[in-house]
Amino acid sequence: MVFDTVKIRATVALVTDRYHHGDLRRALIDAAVASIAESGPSALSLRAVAKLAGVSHAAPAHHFGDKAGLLTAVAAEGYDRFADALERAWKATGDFVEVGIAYVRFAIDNKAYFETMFRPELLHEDDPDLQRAEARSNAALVRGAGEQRADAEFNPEALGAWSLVHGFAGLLMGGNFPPAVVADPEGALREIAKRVRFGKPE
Amino acid sequence: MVFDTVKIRATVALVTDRYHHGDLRRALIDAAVASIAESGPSALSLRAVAKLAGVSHAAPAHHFGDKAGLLTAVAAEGYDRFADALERAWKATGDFVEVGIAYVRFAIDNKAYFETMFRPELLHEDDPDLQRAEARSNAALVRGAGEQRADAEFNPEALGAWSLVHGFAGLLMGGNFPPAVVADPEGALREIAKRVRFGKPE
DNA sequence: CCGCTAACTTGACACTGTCAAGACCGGGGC
DNA sequence: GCCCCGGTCTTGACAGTGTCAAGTTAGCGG
Repeated sequence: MVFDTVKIRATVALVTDRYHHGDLRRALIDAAVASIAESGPSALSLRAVAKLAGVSHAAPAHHFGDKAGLLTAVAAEGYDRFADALERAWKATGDFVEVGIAYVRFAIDNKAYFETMFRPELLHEDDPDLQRAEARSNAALVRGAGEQRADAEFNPEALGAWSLVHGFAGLLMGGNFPPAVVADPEGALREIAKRVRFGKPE
Repeated sequence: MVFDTVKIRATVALVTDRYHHGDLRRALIDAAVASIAESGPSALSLRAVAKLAGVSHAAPAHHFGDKAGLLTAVAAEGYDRFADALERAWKATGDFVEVGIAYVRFAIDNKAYFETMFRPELLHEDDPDLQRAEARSNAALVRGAGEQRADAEFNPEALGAWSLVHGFAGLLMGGNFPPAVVADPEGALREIAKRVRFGKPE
């Protein structure tokens, strides 16, 4: 265990008098994220998470119902942070490429969240919190991608840009790219952006 | 269990006199693929695979060493079939877009293989068979993507095209696309391809 | 026909998620 | 100020998992 158990338990201690054991929900999510960062979402163990947070082995299941429930909570929080990051990039620069950069930057900096978000078979996809957060990040994405009306059923340019950026992030994190790209992903993506043009067929 | 147990056991029966129980390795991989197609690679159970193939619970581990070993065998076979599909598309049409279409078509038609291939945390990445098959599919990909020299360390156009097509496949299978795209993914991708141009910055 | 070496089985172990039942404790009504 | 109620968490149990060591079986070369 390389986790910072002390730190995670500290977040509990901070609010320890709110009820029985403080904001356990928060502590469990933090522990889960730490664990996912180490060995991926599919290897997550509820009992390990419980030990990390210093509670009994069944506490996580009680709070989230399920292992999938805990992962769903992580994913929902991930989508929220993701939406924040995209909106921030769009507001700061107004540049569509910068939103793409923010996309892969988020994937790199928040590996645990990102890996959990795009693994539907591990989640409760019907969870309202998850759906709300997902919708928020989708909205932020199309706003940044197209500045066209967001209600477009099928916008090829936006879908293409989204695919490109999402695929880039996925391949990068999967270790499928050459070392030069891994060393400076942001630079590589800018290079690609310079070489790609979207628009009506000639 | 919705699997076609009879059929899978039949593949065993076909070669049943080769040694103890026929080509068990083959039967186990088939069973694994069937199981993965149902519930994803992370939910794979060695014992379920064994039951499907009609052997004892420890037989899979004996053949593949590990759960990761079995998944690695599946991934390696997947990469080989993938390389075949890409090469076939390239030879048949010589069209770079058609290779992209073949890419996502493979993802759709061979969901189980595709999902396993791009989950490094579940595999033995140092396996020589896996690496060979992976290299083969990479070669097929750059040959189709750029027709430039394949030794290029970092080819922005090819990387961009790869990212786009890979991201499209991933988002499609993750259920992140609108219904119109899900209904006709091939058409959607062609639409995108018409709107995207790669080349030197103007 | 005999033994040797592989392929496979058996049995055990520690670990997992999930569930029912109980223990604990803080806050609201008397 | 006391008590009881309800939610928070724990305890104990269960079936299922991957993995390993030891045993059994069967085919092949002598």
